[in-house]
Amino acid sequence: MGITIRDVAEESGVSTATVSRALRGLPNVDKRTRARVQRVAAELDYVISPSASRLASGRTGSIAVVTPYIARWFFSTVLSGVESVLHTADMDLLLTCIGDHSNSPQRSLVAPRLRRRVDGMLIIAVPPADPQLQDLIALDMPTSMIGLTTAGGPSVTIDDVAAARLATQHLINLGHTRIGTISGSPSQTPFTAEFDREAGFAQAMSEANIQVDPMLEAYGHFSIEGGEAAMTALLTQAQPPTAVFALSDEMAFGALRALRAHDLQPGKDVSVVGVDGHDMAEYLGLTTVVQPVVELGRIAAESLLAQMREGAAQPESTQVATQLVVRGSTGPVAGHRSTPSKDAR
Amino acid sequence: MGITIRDVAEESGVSTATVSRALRGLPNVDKRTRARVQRVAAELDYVISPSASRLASGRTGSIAVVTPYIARWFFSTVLSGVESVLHTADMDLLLTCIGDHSNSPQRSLVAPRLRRRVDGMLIIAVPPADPQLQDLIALDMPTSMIGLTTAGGPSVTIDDVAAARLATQHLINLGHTRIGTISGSPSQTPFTAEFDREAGFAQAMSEANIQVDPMLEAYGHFSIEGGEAAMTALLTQAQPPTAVFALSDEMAFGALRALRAHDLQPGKDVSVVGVDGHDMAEYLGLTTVVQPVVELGRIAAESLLAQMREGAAQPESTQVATQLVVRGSTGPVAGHRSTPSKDAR
DNA sequence: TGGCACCGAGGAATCGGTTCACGCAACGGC
DNA sequence: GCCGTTGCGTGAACCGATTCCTCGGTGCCA
Repeated sequence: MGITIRDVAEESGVSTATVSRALRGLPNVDKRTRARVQRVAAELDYVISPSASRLASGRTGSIAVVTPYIARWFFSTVLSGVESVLHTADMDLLLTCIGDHSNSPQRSLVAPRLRRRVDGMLIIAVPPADPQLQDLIALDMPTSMIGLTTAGGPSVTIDDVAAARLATQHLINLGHTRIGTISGSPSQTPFTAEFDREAGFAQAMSEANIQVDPMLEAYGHFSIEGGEAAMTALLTQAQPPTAVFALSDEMAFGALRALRAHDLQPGKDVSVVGVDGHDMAEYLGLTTVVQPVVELGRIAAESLLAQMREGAAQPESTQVATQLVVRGSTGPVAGHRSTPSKDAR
Repeated sequence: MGITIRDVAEESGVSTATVSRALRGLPNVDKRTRARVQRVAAELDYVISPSASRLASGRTGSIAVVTPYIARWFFSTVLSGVESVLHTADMDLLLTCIGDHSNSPQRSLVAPRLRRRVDGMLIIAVPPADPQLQDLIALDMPTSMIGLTTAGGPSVTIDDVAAARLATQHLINLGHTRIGTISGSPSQTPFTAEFDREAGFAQAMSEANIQVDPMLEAYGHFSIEGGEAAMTALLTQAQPPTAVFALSDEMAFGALRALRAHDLQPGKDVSVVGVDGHDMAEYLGLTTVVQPVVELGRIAAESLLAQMREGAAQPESTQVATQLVVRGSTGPVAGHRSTPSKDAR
């Protein structure tokens, strides 16, 4: 049924070795021979058998993308960047969701599934404490991580500390001093970003000599509903904050809704700033620190490919610049005259 | 370096043929032999070589998912449903974005890339007019489509006609008669859903003996911005509509923003209903016809697997039920007393 | 007791490329 | 005119499973 390399070889009067080289652009093939082989291959509508090629060469030509979520904004957006690079590089992209292995134990572990199956891995923001992460790293293959810093591979991230400082300083510049935070969760396995964003907030506050009030710390579990609940909790304090730094845009969305529910106006009564650059942030008028998410995926994919090409080239981690985008959700504290923004990269 | 089936065979004192059968659960292996082989394989940390297995068996154990977008809500949500099924079925999921082949011509066409590489295809809502779609179907392999009906394969969709009727009837039940629409685009390659939703709207209107006013038809290109522009256009009419049916939630979001910009209250001054059940619809209080998107992906994947198993089993198309979820964005027309909803499936 | 079906198992061909080692010719330099 | 390169190309040995065919042994039935 299928046309094989032998058919092409016969038809063009050369050996299969030559066909192989000719079709893959390897040297030691005469120009005319190559052209002839290519023509014959096209005529015969020949398509190489990946399985055979992989078996013989030992390379699979595919990359696994491992991610804890597929449908969430950050992850699917990274994925689209990754796909565009791998597609043009003619690499197969194997998508694997690491899922919540606790609530469906029959779901096979990902690490064994990947062995001998891919040439490299792209890992998207798996919590560093996830036990499966260690298994993946133990696979010891070219790897590049996105939004996750850990030993065991280079990573592409934003400078989360800087991003959080940027957001916090923006609030401080607007005159706010009672600044609340909505972070993930005190107990659950945190993302790397969570640590760093908290640290960045603390830094900015301490640089401005503002005492952090532990009462103004709430937890939103990185979801909209969580953010809403957290903001509600903050608003019912004896002395509510005049501004809130949400560690993610989604939690900030929830915060905005809580404000609306309390008949408070974002940017006027209470300021809210997020981090992420979520698609809907513009729509909702949320001030946020935008990270170039598609770019993150692109860069990580490129870096992985480079790593695989050059082999020994020691993988380097990259940090990508972020940008504060000011919208309506933040404004000067009551009775404050806004100073020219000193927000810097 | 790699442990092969031969090592396992030797170590357990049987032939490779038996190892192969034992490990794959095929019959004609003694219980004790099987157990021994399994133990040895585990001890040796043996992992089968997919390339070799594929070459020998002719099966690839992988499924391609072809989609025009990755990061958009509908597509990534379907994808997550697909992944969960394929993962548990131990199938590799090859993700391919069909992209906009017009603006990056060096991006290779997808159909040739898929030949001999996968056992089946899942196609997500590619516009039926896309030239690449024909090439894919011509591959003539087990296929299942989502949100797209066309000759060449079974599909899993919602009943878009019914969904649109549901939405429209809801508005009619609330007493609206000047009902506008925001649809995709008059010229661009439309999704199947677009046709059907327009048809459903027309049906519901004609059943209620309401004349459709062509002036109340606007185009939102299935984006938020487009929806906003479309609603703005509708509002500046001499006789603006009292209610609007947006063919997608994202366009409805835009419509809501346009209302806010005109100081009109959704559900009071103008009602807006969408179709999709987008994640953010609840957050924004949008009345919409919810389709079970994850389920769509799940069902299509299951159906594809069944199709591949049973071989000759003629593939059947499936339609999944939708549900009207009423929220704040719709309300009775001024001076109307709402009748008990007759909204049915 | 002979014949037959069936079970467990092995030998070996096969899948379709890749690549190593080597052959042959032409060519340039001394 | 000889030798070392360099460029093209071939033959054949892999890569690591799967699977068809074969075969001995056992249990069952006539």
